[in-house]
Amino acid sequence: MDTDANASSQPDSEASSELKSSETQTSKKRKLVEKRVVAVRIGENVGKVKNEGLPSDFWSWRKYGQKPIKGSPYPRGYYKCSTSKGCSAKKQVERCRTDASMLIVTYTSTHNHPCPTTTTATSTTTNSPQQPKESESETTQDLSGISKEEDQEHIEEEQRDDDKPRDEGRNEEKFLYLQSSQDIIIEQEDPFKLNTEKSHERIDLLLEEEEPLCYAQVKNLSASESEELDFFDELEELPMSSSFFNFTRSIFSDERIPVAPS
DNA sequence: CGAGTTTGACCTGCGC
DNA sequence: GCGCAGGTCAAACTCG
Repeated sequence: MDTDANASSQPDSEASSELKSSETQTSKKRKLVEKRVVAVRIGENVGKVKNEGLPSDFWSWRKYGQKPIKGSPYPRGYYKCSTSKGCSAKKQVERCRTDASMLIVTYTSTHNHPCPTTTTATSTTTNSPQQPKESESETTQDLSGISKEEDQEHIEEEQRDDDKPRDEGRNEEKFLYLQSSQDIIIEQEDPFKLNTEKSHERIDLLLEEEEPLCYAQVKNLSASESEELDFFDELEELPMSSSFFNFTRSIFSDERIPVAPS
């Protein structure tokens, strides 16, 4: 419709209200947008239980676009927070080009409203009523109810367990969290790397490569084609785990995204 | 009927 | 200045 009015003025009208202070100075929205990159390892189960995996989060995300990304076989999905009208929180979800089992989620802006189910989420982190079942029960218990530090420990466990054949373990999502600014710089206050040198090293790799390498890739490239395809198919559905959202919730609720340095 | 997803088009930023 | 790629919008469509 208002082709002349849409993209030119709309896109950042909301976000700019948040970032106006910094954006006003340069108007280079693309570069100044504060971002947090999160690499999420999704278990194959997640792909199958996409319906269970996604939704039950603290925020409602509405997909508003999808674009194929140059150099990546996987498209990138664009999501806005639909929990609140004026919420400018956005995220971009794409598959790791080198490992289909990894999701690269980039968060931009912050939620300008309290978590819709904060009380529920907080009090039911180990027993989320919205979390339907099965794999959730495990992931939720493992990750939702624990702190980020514990998440990190969890990651380590995953890595150690990697040596072992693990059937049930595959139900669990694996995470690599990256906090970054527009230049994708890990903040030193990043709690994860405090406890996890392994993750830290990998994160460093991610940053150095600029392309989020995958955890699995680092240790062993072993994603099967069929699996990738399957995941890719599911990607459209955005397989998000409750635990993952728990993580994001903690970020946005507790740490919130700092304003981009001018 | 409402909320969410899909998809094509448009706009902006950035590199050459 | 031009072209490319990324990011966003909005209408149409689908599903619950």
